[in-house]
Amino acid sequence: MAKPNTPITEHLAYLLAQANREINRQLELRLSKEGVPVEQWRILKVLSDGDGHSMGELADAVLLNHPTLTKMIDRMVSDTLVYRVQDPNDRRKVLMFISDRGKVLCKKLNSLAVDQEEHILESYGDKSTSELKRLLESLIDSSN
Amino acid sequence: MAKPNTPITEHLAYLLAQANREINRQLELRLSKEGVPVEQWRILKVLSDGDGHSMGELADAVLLNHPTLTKMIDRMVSDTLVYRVQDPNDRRKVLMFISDRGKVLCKKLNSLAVDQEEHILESYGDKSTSELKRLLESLIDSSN
DNA sequence: TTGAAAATATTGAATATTCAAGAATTGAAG
DNA sequence: CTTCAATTCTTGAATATTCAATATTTTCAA
Repeated sequence: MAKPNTPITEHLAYLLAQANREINRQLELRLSKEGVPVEQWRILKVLSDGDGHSMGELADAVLLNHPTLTKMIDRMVSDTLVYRVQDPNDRRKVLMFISDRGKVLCKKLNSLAVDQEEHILESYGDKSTSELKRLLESLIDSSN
Repeated sequence: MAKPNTPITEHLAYLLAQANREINRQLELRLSKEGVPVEQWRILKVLSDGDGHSMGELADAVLLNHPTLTKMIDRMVSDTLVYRVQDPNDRRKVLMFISDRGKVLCKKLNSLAVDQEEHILESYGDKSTSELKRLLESLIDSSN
């Protein structure tokens, strides 16, 4: 008897990796118009509520581990997109804030990202998109 | 008027990245029992049809770019999990084959991966899982 | 048939990420 | 209080990835 054994393309882990890679590639392409990597857009977006966010909080939110985030923030500080402030209530922490320049950039990036979402809506459909989002959220929930 | 502006957690690109990260982390954890990174499992799995696959073909299938794949294959050749053969029909190409040792390892890895899929089925549900897979496949299709 | 362009894989240098260790601060138990 | 463990962030070394350039082979048009 031949052994079929699930092909890799049927594994959820693989499908997620493939879809993520493709969508991310498209987004990267748009954001590259402003010369900004996807992770930096995420950082700006999280900080654009104007509140201070600690490095740990940020790392979780933008899906980077701590040392990688530290080094990326170093670059963004050099570019004056964000700045550090020591947390007065807990001096182990560093609070990150977005600068005015960061806000301006973030707006441009947002519209590039919205372009992409619209493009997806068109080719993939309104209904599929919201259903996919719902299922992804619930998968993430069930994994915690 | 306050500016709501979609939070990052509602973007499809972000949800995909988050879900992928989480599922991948879990799979990584299982496969680490055999000390093998997820990409190597994918490579072994693709090669386990016994046919020869060129580097380009492989790179596409396992979602790695060429130079990264070349270097990973170097390691796997050292570990005698796979081997290179020059393609007799097109000598620009290198055909990759899985070794007997690779096959044995691949089987162990498969069952670790199946464990994970079962775990997902339990916590996330049969129906959600297959629906999610369907939607991901169709998203990937619509992106080409 | 020849020569230029395309396809395939690898290499080396530049860059980025990760792991493990360190420094500073806080919390909390004795 | 004091001391020891836990938390938070950063650093430096080790590792991995990527970009650009190279070598080889094939394709195909002139």
